[in-house]
Amino acid sequence: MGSSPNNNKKYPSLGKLNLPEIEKEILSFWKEQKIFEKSIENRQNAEPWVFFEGPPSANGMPGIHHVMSRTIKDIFGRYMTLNGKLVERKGGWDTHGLPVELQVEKKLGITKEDIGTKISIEEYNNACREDVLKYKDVWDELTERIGFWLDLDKPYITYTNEYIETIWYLLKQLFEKGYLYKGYTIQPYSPAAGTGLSSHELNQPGCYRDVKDTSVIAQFLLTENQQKIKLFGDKKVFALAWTTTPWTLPSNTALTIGGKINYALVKTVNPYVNEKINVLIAEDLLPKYFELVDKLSSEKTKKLQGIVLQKIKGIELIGLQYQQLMPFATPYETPENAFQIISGDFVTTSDGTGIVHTAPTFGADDARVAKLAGVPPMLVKNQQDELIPLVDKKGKFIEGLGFLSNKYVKNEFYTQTPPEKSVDVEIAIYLKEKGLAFKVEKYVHSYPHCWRTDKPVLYYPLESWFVKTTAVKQKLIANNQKINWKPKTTGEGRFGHWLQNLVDWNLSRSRYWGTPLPIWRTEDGKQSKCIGSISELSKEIDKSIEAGFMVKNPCTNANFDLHRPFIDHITLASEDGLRMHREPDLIDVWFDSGAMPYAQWHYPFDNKEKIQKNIAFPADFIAEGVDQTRGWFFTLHAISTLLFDQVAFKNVIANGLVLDKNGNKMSKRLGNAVDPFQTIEKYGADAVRWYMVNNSPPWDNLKFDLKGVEETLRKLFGTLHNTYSFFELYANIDGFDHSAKHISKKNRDTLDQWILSLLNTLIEEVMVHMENYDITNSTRAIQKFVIDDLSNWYIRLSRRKFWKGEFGDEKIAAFQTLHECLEKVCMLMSSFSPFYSDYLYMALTRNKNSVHLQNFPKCQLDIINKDLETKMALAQIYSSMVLGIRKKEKIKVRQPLAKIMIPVADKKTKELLLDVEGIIRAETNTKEVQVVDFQEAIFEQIAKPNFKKLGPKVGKNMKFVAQKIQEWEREDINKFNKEGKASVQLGDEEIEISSDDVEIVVKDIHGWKTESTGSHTVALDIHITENLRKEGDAREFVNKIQNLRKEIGLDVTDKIDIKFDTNESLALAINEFIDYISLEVLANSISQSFHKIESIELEVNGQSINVDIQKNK
RNA sequence: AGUCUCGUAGCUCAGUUGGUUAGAGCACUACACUGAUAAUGUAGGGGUCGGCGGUUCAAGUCCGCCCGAGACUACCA
Repeated sequence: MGSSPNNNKKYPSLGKLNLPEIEKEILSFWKEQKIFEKSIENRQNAEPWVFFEGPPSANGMPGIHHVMSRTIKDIFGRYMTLNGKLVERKGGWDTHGLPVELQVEKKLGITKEDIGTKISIEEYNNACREDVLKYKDVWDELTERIGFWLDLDKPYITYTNEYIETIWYLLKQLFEKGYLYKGYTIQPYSPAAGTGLSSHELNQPGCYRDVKDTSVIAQFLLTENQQKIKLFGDKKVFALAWTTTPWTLPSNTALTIGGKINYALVKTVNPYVNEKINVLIAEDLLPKYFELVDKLSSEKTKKLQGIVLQKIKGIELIGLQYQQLMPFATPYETPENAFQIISGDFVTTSDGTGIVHTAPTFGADDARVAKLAGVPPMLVKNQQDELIPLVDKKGKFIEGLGFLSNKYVKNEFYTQTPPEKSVDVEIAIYLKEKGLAFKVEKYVHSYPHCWRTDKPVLYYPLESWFVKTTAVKQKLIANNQKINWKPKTTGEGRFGHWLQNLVDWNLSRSRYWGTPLPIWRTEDGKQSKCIGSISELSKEIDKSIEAGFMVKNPCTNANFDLHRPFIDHITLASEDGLRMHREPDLIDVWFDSGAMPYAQWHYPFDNKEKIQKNIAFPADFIAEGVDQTRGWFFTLHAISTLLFDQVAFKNVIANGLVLDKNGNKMSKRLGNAVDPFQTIEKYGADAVRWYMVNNSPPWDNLKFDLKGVEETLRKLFGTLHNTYSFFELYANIDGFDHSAKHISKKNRDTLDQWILSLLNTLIEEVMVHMENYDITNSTRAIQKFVIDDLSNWYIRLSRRKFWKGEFGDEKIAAFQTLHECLEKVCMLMSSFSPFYSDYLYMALTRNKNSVHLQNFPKCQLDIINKDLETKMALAQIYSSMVLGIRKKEKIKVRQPLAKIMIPVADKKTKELLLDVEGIIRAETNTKEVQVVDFQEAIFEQIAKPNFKKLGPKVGKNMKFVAQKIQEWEREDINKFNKEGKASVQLGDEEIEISSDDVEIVVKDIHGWKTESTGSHTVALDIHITENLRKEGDAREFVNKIQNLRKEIGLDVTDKIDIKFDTNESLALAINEFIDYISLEVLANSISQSFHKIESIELEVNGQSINVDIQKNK
């Protein structure tokens, strides 16, 4: 063994485990040595592995759930770097959007209405800009503290001109491809406030309120045509449809039925005009309205009498036409397609009639199904030649609608005293008089109200800009197939279904703080221009100056800001010299985040090749919460598919929520939110990180329990720390140096070979899991190895090797083995718990070479020995059972026993067992292990049917056959063992049972103490002979002396002299085993003193002994 | 309301293409070990596998319905 230059160095003693302290030490080491930067520089020429950081919004404090997603992201960045990839990790901030606006309004004590009056848009936006990165420092601190390696120095920020410029470029691409259009959509709208409301605003508490409205079931008279006559002959038929908003009836253009719902034609009487009529209604709802009879009579009944004339399937009704109920206006577009029955998926039979009054101008579902069926909305031309609905933006009916003209649709909208009868009531009366109302009643239902004015919200068609995502629906679906979703079901289910039911992306937001829509239009709306860059804007402004619309070009000013209000001041000139104004909308903030792959690099103005040559796009991996499925995941996917027909990300983990330990959502209000800083300060980031990914698969919700973090700290990190301390203690005593020449693996003993085999199996396992983006099973495998295999078995059984005997090859091999295991465990763990693994790695290697700059360990297949792993498993099983017997018999392990007997069925197992026989003996303190053929007569055997094998063979008769096999007697089993087959009589049939179909198991051994688990059985000879007793005494004596040594503070290596005085029997035992004892307790001499000695009294197996120990100088 | 996830011991989680004694850790109790020692080992109790129904010789596992928790989307005549 050659001496090494390092061999006078020592492995550092790490003291008590204090993870948070260690982490701070490592953090400053990383910072000083620029380890993160180096880990990227090292891979400069390597293949890139692309990661996108989904930008958080820094206007709120980070929570513990952010630790979750950031841990997942960090794990893969580090792992891929170790595997030789170049992983750039650019941070980013999401800075626009409603939450920012709301927070600023709260802070300033203003509402949206005050913008432009009490506060200018400029001041408002400045306030937003200041507020949005309020907690950036806190976020950066958390990012750093949890060890999330992310480039925080050059993050992308969505409000910068550069970022916005890329968005404009992308929007222009969409515009030119014809994917950007202006259209109507039905949105919640508050006429009282004169503004559209977002779903977010509508979900404010208290917005949905129970109100009592006049509801009407109206009668729609079917038009006579071929289809109608075919179905119903020449009978006059009314379709019944219910509404709680009668004011929408003049705007009705269709009736919607459910294709799968069954309907009935009922003969009955209109209760208001007492006229016999035939009505159409869902079959399920008949009992709700009718007393079904055979013949109408004048007798009084609780409900209306009705005769079912015929039943019709919903699908047959589609296409039927009807006469307009309130013919006050005609739809401008394709009026010939109006007033027909169409089908819709939303129709139910839980209320109403199963036929839904459909007014596409005032209902989102209505608009959707009408559009699908080609039915026009009720829009008419006004004097300005614009198409408008029958109700204006103040919530008032337009002119020319008879008695309805200029009346508010809801009485709440009147600023002065409202009329006695609301429009709804007036309409009900009108219909009653005409014999077109089947039922009118007050109805209580929940209806949304504006959170600012407290007045009802209308669903109203508003103009918006849309991205025509439906045009590429098939591509979106096809590209989604290429994405590896974790979990798979999120991709197929939630995301897949979402794509199947895709609607166009509503891009418009009527707000102030966000990316302005770069579209300028002439006043007549006939010409529009989409601007795709600042330079293009500047050129257009120059043209505008020429045309005399503008005086100065603000783009030349270095501080020019692309936000409102400045952008609104720009007027452009059309080709034929008309003024063009910017469309006042901002775009959906989700477009900001979906554009980050390009905008973070200011593509295509800079870094063109990063995108075009697929260097930084698409992402190999992203991870966010599952709540982003229809948010960021979708917008990334949509933009990349629309513009590049590519996926934006190849692999994605959609992680679940972090709940409190009781499974409730964390919230500041409830006070159950866990503070990430405090938690990390107490337990350490490594423990939190490990706990989070180890506890449950990331896509399940995590019930975050500090007890679990504590357990991780104690069990995993504590064990690892102890294992190292053990290594360090003895390695330093012997002057071991890991850099010295390695002893060939083949020349190491069984235990060493075994743990190395497991180590390499573990490496392989972790790699497979990680390739599969499965972090949970990776950590579980590592944890099992560290705790069960390395610490509980390898160290425990090898302990003696480390502190007994010479510093010879066997010992060196053991040190090398343990060192290698620890070193590679550090590498395996480093992605998950980057701090402690680095700390330990540097201690093990005795220098300052970070584990994060290493390569991931390779699995050495030739070291893996499955037979060895199997036999050690056998040793563990049998040892455990023997210890179980000792326990029951109350024989302590220190008392040697004579013999273990193990019955075995096959040769292979027998061979394997013989190889580990020594380990079993040592572990159980027995003199002999006898592995014997299980057919020996002393074994009592039973036959166990193998259901899996027998199942397909005997099928239905399984129960019977299994019963028969279990009833086999000794001779049946012997015969079966000999012949390898048997048969069972089943009626006339004889069923052949082969050796695979039955397992013969030893159940008991006569005259021995036995124990069995599964198919393993072991017997123990518990007879203690005189010799065994003596040896037991000797070992007990050693134990007592060792305790004494420790008690009196002797060093592990101190030599001693012993004098003792005791009874004859124990003295005999000690003298007989004097060599063994001397060796164990490092005694130079052990002598019996027949004179009373000054000593300590000990007790050995119930016998008193006086002992005097002197340290040998 | 729809879509998705989850429901197994007091707690946190495993449980292979369905195969007959449903596992592990924590906690609890008892014991053992005592040169890894503020560590460790062994044993024990603890389960109508959310409920009901179905398919099957056989269901924790497959199917249907329901209940509970959560998320997202939508908001209805």
